[in-house]
Amino acid sequence: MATPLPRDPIADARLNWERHGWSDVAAPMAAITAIMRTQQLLLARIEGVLKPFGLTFARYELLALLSFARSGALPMNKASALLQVHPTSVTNAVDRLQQAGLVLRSPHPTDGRTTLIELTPEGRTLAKRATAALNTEVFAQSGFAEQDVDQLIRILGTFRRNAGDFSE
Amino acid sequence: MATPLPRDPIADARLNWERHGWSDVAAPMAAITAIMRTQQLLLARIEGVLKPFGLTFARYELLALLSFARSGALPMNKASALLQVHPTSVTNAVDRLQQAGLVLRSPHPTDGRTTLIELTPEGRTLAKRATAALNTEVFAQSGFAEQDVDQLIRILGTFRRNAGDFSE
DNA sequence: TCCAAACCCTTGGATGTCCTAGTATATTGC
DNA sequence: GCAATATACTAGGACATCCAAGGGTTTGGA
Repeated sequence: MATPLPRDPIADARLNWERHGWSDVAAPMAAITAIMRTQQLLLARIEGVLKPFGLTFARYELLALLSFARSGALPMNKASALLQVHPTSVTNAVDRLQQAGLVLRSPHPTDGRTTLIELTPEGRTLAKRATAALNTEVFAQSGFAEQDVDQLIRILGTFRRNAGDFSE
Repeated sequence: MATPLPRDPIADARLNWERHGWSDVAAPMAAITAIMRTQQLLLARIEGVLKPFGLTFARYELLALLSFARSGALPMNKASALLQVHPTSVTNAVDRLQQAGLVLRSPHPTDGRTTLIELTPEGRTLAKRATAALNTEVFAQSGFAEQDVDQLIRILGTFRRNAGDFSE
């Protein structure tokens, strides 16, 4: 990790916004910028934990999703929708996971267009171990106070619903 | 934008965590996953606004940073530190901005190792216009309630300080 | 029935991020 | 003063994400 800056660059950006007469949007700008930066920090932390398992976050997410599916298999388009990433990103992740022997592709029994992604025993085992590592090394030490976690879930949940992620 | 899912996939993930006996970390997991997804949504929105200007978010951030520097010039390492990205990312952004005639490289007057990035008049104009667009089309309609914006700034600010982003 | 439209996945290309090295310039220490 | 160490930038490679386009499969309306 680099040396901490003497001042918070996002707070400085907010001051710059206010100095330029954009006070009305300075706070949302700061909040959004903070989300971008926090995501970057969290992703780095997560990838650091996953690296020893030979996984990236994108691949882990797919593995974890499959491990929660009853049959251990999902159509690619379903995975794309649930992970909320572009179909090509799933193709990419499956390619690499398949090379590593963690998943395999199988044809859909009734729809010739669809490909099922299936967890191999190795994939299932690795998913378990990686999840345990993330739980103890990241989620259990998230750096957020308990009430703040609830606030985040509420605030971001509302945002995501309004953005069209889900209807419920 | 894709069709909304019938259910919140992050809430489902949280339920899965609880079902597997990881209730103690289910909430932080959900909060962190929500941050990742929110970042993705915000980035897409921002890039959509910047596209007509021929800018990406990474390039815009650099342009904006320079526009706030008194002289309109900064050493690359300074920009890297303030934007909190890897030096090679700055090199990449400067390459493209320079090709577009928005910035130029100039040697540091006293330190031969250092390269200064300087805003061209075109760059300064474009930064202004892009900022105006982001202000009205993204920040002014962030989708966050006013109190929630304050909460986010507080919660994420604490997190970033603890993560070593800044000391102050 | 049959062809157009919709859907599913993959390929190829553009971007951005990071890491590891390599080159050049400064600074430090003996 | 000179060698060793530190700092600044860039080149090349690995990954991930998106978009656009192409080929195969299904569905639905004329």
